[in-house]
Amino acid sequence: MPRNRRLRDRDEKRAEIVAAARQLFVERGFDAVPISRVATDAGVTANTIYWYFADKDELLVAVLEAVLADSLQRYAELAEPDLTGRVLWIVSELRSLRTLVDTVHSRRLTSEAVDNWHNGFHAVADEMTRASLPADLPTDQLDATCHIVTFVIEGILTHPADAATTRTIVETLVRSIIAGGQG
Amino acid sequence: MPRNRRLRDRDEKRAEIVAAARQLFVERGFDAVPISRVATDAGVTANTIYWYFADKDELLVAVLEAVLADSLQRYAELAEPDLTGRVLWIVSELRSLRTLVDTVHSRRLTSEAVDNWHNGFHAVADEMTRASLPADLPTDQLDATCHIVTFVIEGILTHPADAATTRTIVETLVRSIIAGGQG
DNA sequence: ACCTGAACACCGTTCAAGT
DNA sequence: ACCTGAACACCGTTCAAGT
Repeated sequence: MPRNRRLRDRDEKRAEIVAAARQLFVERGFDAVPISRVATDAGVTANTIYWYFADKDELLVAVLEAVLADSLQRYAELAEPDLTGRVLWIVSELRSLRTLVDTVHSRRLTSEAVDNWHNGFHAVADEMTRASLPADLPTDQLDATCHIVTFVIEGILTHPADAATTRTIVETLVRSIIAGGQG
Repeated sequence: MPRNRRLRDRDEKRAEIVAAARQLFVERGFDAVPISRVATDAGVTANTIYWYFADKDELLVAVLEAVLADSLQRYAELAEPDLTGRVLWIVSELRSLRTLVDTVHSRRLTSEAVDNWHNGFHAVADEMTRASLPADLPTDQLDATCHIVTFVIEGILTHPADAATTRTIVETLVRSIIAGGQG
């Protein structure tokens, strides 16, 4: 009982730190947010954060896990059979995470923790994409198409355009996939 | 004449700094290289670099310009009519610049100079891609296809895979574009 | 005009000391 | 176990002073 209490307290405190970091990282960008600012917003001292996280990158990973969990949940609740619609939904869902995407790609080069998260993320994303693609493709083409879909989504996120352009890109992508797959 | 001499000296010194920065940034990554290290390799003091560049990001832009100029020249000399071949050539040409690509996407969020270079780069890349695409597409689909090609190239660069996978991705992309364009 | 030594500001991280 | 105050190391940048 006291142990449970302790664990819960610890989890709550950790969650508060992650929540503060999440808002700040999304809004201002990872690099622009000192750990001292996260600490202030979470109501602790800067070094306290190092009791819960090994370094700033592990805090980033915790934020990414929280963000991804939320997005996956909303994606699971999505009633949208159309592939174009699904991709457009993902794009609008993740639009505000643009800086986070760039941060992951940048920090992954330095931090093993971020790199591991990134690899896991792409495994999940690939899985989801595969489930939405026509199943009659040969394996290597299916793999290739998954990658292409992922790359285009990432490209749209990190190189924002107006809604009409975005829609045309996604429509062209989906039409190409289907036409190409049947050729 | 003394003025010409001065200007040439200045350019040479500048070029030495850029050359040192280029090698270090490509090899170790922008974030991992202190400006003091660039200075050492270029044979000057750290603060001397600020006589030639406003800040570290402007030095990065100078490096990007040098790298791009070299790549454009080699691309111009490329005798390869096939679209798949051209894309694969670009991918192998830029493979070693992966960290630079991620750095640009990351710094662009903070530095206006990097953001400007990035915009200019995509304008050039779009132009080149357009010249390699079938000309019979409607304009907005042509734009969309250009973006897709760019996004896939960036994706391949920043998410390296083995040669066979890379080739299949590019082949699938090119086949999709052609099949989709004619559908 | 060009360059330097010395300093400033900021930040991630650590550590000895508290409860 | 959890948290803090104080300090360290590092780095981008500035500036007064030299030639």
